[in-house]
Amino acid sequence: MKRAGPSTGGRRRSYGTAADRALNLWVALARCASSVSRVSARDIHRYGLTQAQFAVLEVLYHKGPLPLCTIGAKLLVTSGNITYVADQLEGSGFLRRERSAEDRRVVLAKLTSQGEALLDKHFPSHAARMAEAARALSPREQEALARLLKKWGKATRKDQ
Amino acid sequence: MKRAGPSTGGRRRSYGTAADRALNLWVALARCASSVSRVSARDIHRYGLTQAQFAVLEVLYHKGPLPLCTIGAKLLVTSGNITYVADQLEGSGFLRRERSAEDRRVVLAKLTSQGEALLDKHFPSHAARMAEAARALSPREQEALARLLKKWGKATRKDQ
DNA sequence: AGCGAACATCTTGAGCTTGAAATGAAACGC
DNA sequence: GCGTTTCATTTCAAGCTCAAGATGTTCGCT
Repeated sequence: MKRAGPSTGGRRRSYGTAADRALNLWVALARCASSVSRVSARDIHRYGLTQAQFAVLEVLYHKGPLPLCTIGAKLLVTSGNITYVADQLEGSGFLRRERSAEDRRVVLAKLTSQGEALLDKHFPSHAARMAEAARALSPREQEALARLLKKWGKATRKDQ
Repeated sequence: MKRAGPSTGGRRRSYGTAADRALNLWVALARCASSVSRVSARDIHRYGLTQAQFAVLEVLYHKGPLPLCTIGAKLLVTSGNITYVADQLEGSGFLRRERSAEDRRVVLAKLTSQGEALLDKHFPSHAARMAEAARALSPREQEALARLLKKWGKATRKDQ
């Protein structure tokens, strides 16, 4: 780490101000997301879960039973991935599948009492950990940041 | 998709305003990063590269030859991953390794002329694609967003 | 009713990323 | 000088994610 010589000649290329601004923004987004993700993941690993597993449990904890495809849409992951994670969580006894009566294509995921207990126990401390990580920004800054992220994210999903 | 019943009873739990704000922010960050990453990845795949490969080439393209560990630090990925990606790029002839004379632990990665040509050809259009994706935000908003992301990212990396 | 399009889930195979341990090299302290 | 610590890279195994295709279900149209 920290081996970039001072005069190692980074050719500064420019692609127009709009492109340079966008590239700078994208790098900032990717690096920030990676860093915060690491904080989150480290915390979650202490509960014996992966980030993906925790994310699925968390959605069910706060929204109630949901079809697998809805979970996938919320988490922006593929159907195959949700199947994989749901298998794990079902195997661990935190979740159970239930085929929907109205639409038999659909499988609903429900937290078991064990899954609910797990989140009762660990979610508050996880929330506290994330709040601590966010303290680097003022409440005002956090709100501004969240607003811009949502705006960009939504637009990006819309036009493909 | 879009199967959440209207009264499926999402229990609204609160963990204090600071925690709720932080969780909301973290969800927005993760979703936005995922969406933008998808746009970037789709574009890069058309050049026959993965995002990780493109990221390594891009760093070398703009900064000149660098030790593998420096690349890893910039991209926030592990050393093993950089070795893996460098192997691929070396196999494809876009990059070559060169052991440093001053510090023989270090391996410098350099773009080959073929690698340089690849980026000469494709980087500008990739930059344009990312600029287009960023157009959902005004230049002022993009700058504000980048500033906040950098501030949060840096702080998050600092205190672990 | 019947057919084709769209959908939800699952399966499979391939690729990406990580963490931990191994190797070789430099730096530090005494 | 010599041993300890730190560092850069590599290797390896395990796990995560995706894309593409298969299966079973529903919807829309005629």
